This record gives sequence, structure tokens and C-alpha cells, in this order.
Amino acid sequence: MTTVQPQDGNGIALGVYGQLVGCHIRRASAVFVNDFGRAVAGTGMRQALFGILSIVAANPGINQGSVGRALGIQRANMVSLVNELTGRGLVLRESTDNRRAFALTLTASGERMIATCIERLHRHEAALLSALSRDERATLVAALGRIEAKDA
Amino acid sequence: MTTVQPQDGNGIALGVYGQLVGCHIRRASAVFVNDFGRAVAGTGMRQALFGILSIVAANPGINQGSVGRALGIQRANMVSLVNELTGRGLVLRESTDNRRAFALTLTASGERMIATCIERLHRHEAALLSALSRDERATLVAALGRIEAKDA
DNA sequence: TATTGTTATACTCTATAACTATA
DNA sequence: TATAGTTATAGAGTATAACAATA
Repeated sequence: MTTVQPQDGNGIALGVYGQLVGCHIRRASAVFVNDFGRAVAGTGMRQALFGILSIVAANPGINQGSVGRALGIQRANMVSLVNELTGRGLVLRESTDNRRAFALTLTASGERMIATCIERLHRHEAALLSALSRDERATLVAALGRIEAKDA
Repeated sequence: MTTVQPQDGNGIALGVYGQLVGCHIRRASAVFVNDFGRAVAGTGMRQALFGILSIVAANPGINQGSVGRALGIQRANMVSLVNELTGRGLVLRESTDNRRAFALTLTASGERMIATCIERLHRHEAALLSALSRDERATLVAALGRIEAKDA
């Protein structure tokens, strides 16, 4: 009886690390991260920036602390990211009755940016997931959701 | 008919980003990364260091360039990582007949470090995957493997 | 007291270019 | 020419502490 050794693309055994589910989630995640960069090349978008745009679009008027909490980004690190987006005219920062916080909304330019990126990303994802059946994709997303729910 | 909006743990809609599989792979990966840190707390290990130890254990005599290729780490960035491991007495760097490359092997201390970490990691993974059935776990790992195979 | 945004800071990870020595 | 290791460097991501203004 033999055990199949998880290997990388170069045929090098990963050892005990390769027996961990976390190893493969990390490696699959890296494939998506690299592909994300290729998909949105030329737009100036990055994972964090796109995530912020998407959350602001879905929650107009949200403040940046809440966006950061949803994405796992510290308040302190949100500052320059939101500055980048407002500086590029993709997001508006407006005062509210709560004078501590700002209300974030997308500009028309921001809406177009999301549309451009999401169209490219869907095409790239289709390629990355081409080896998976419809059932496998559904199980994959459901399993990932249950793992996300374990977020401490 | 309504579409369920993918949300984060705080009930904030993720928008179009949450409709991407890549979003959920990233978020699930982050859960594993954070858990890894808690699992190996006090050992001084990090993801990259543990990955290197595991590959050296499974491929005694391998050179550091090959380890980096297997883990997606640039040659230049392997230098300080391997220095860290040799400096802590976990890895041996020895000359070979190919005088450009070094042969890496684990010390007894390195073997013990792997054993300690893998035992903790298996317990932590069991907790993270507790909501998944045996079939779901198998499908998850298989799906991740097919995505890893898309590595450019 | 708690929350929001901010500044400063530091460490890790990642990426690239250039150098050496060996093959 | 190509490979293995190295150095230097820069950008991005991440984490913490401390502060001001507001609730």
C-alpha cells in the first residue's frame, strides 16, 4: 500500500505540509491572486482596492471602518487605501450627521471601474474553474463558506 | 425571487466581489493563515519556514532553489529564510559535487520541530473543518488540487 | 468610555535587477 | 549560456501604539 505524495508542479514532494488542507487552500488562493493581477492589469486595481469598491457599491454611505472590518483590514491601513480611491475619483467621501465618520459612495467612474473589472474577473474565473463540474463548484463554494464562518 | 448576498461575519454585503470564487478562497485562506499562527505560537515557525522544513524533510539533499520553486518563493527571498533555519539549528547546509549548490537536510532538532508543528496543525485543522462532511472535505481537496494545477 | 479617523512605525512578504562562481 | 546563490532595494500587506475629535 502506498500513499500518494502531494507534489508541486515541478514534481517535488511537499511532505507533511502537503497533507494539510491549509496548504492547498493557500496554494489555490495564490493561483487566484496571481490571476487577479493579470485580469485587472492596466486598471490600477488591486485586491484590496477592488474589495473596497465592491463593498461601497453594495452599501452606499458606509464608513471606512466598517469596510475594513468586512475585509479584515485594520482601520489604520484603510486610510491610504481610501485616499487612493478618492484621489483617483472612484470614491466620494462625504460628511454625515455623525461628525466622526464619513459616508463613502462610488462615483460614476467608480461604477464603471467595477463593471470593467468584474467582467474580466468572471472570464478569468471561468478558465481557472474549467476543470470543475457544476456540482464540484457548488460544493467548493459551500465548503469555503463554512470555513469563512470559523473566522475568529 | 431573491439572490442571497454573500456577507461577512458582521452582516455587511460584499457585493459583486462576494460573487467570485476567488473572494471566498482568499477569505478561507486567511482563516487558515491566522489559525496557523495560533497553532504554532511559541515555536518561532512561520508558513514559509514550515513549508521549507517539510520539503527538505521529504527531499533530503535538495538545494534551496528547488525548494523555492516548489513553494513559489523567489531565489533571492530564500536566502534569509534558509539562513534563519540554519542559524536556529533546524537545517544543515552542506557542499556537494555541484559546487554551485548546497545540499539541505534536517537536523534532529528540525525533525522534532516538524513533528511538534504537524501535530498541532492537524488538531487545528480538525476544528476548522468540523462543519464539513467527509465527502465535502474530499471534494474540497480535489477541487483545490485542480485549481493548483492551473498555476501559470 | 467607546468610536472614527489619523499618523507613525515596523515587520513580513514579494518582486526585480545585478553580481559571483560555477557548470 | 544557463544555473545557484547572493546582495540590495523597493513596493505591498499587515500589525500595533498613540493621538484628536466626536459620541
